[in-house]
Amino acid sequence: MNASPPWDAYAAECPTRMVLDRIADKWTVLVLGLLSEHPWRFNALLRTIEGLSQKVLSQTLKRLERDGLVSRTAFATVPVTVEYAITPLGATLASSLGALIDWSERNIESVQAAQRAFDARQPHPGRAA
Amino acid sequence: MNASPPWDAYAAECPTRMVLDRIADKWTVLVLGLLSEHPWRFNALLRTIEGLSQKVLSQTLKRLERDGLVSRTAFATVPVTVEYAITPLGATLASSLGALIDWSERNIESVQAAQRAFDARQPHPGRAA
DNA sequence: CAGCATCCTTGTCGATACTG
DNA sequence: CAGTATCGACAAGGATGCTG
Repeated sequence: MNASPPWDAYAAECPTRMVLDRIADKWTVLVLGLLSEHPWRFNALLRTIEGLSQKVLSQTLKRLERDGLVSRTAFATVPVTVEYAITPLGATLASSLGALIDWSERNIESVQAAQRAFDARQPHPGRAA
Repeated sequence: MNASPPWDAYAAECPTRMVLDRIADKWTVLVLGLLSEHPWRFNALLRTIEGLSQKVLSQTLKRLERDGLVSRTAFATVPVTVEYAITPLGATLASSLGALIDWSERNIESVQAAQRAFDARQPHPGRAA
């Protein structure tokens, strides 16, 4: 409807901040990265995203569902089966988040090299005598 | 050098995680969003990114500098002038991060609508009697 | 101007145990 | 299987005061 929305992520009170805070999150990026491929079950996500605790996955999924980025479908099997899938809205974000994963994997070595160079220049106190 | 690197952000011990954790950060996104336009001074960043404290800005910039995404240049004026600029490496990331800001500003209304719908379905205890 | 050092509050997260 | 509830450890973050 409007070409340039009144929203400004640099304004403190802007609700955009809340959204940015949620999507610019490590776990969100990884979860949506998987869900953009196909629907996943809760425990499958938990096993695939190493280091992610079940509590945090639960919170993350609930927030993503509330924000309309992910849908949750429960099947009345025994035991119950729950499937998480990305929504159309979430799909519009997935490629941008996927770019972050790609960038990390492709540039990790450059970053590590920069860190070594920086640490060599700036030996911080507490390390080495 | 290698088309498909061995790095996997879904592995717990992968250093990619560290990088992802840093770039998937609200403040990093906002800071790099500004620096991608032109170099900025410390206090200018502080004033422009509302709600960002000086301590956190300082930490964020230092990490970005260490990771090779941002350069810091001090001019021996009185008082001292410091300029932060994006590096070539950082520039390769800036567009992806900028996409997150754009997405937030363009889809905030959809997200808010989803939240209202969700909250109407799932009235959580503690609110309303 | 461009920070650093400190205190202290708050939220986040992992571990554990239990439920439908 | 798919979670919820609770506890405790920890770290991020705000506020304040000081320095080159």
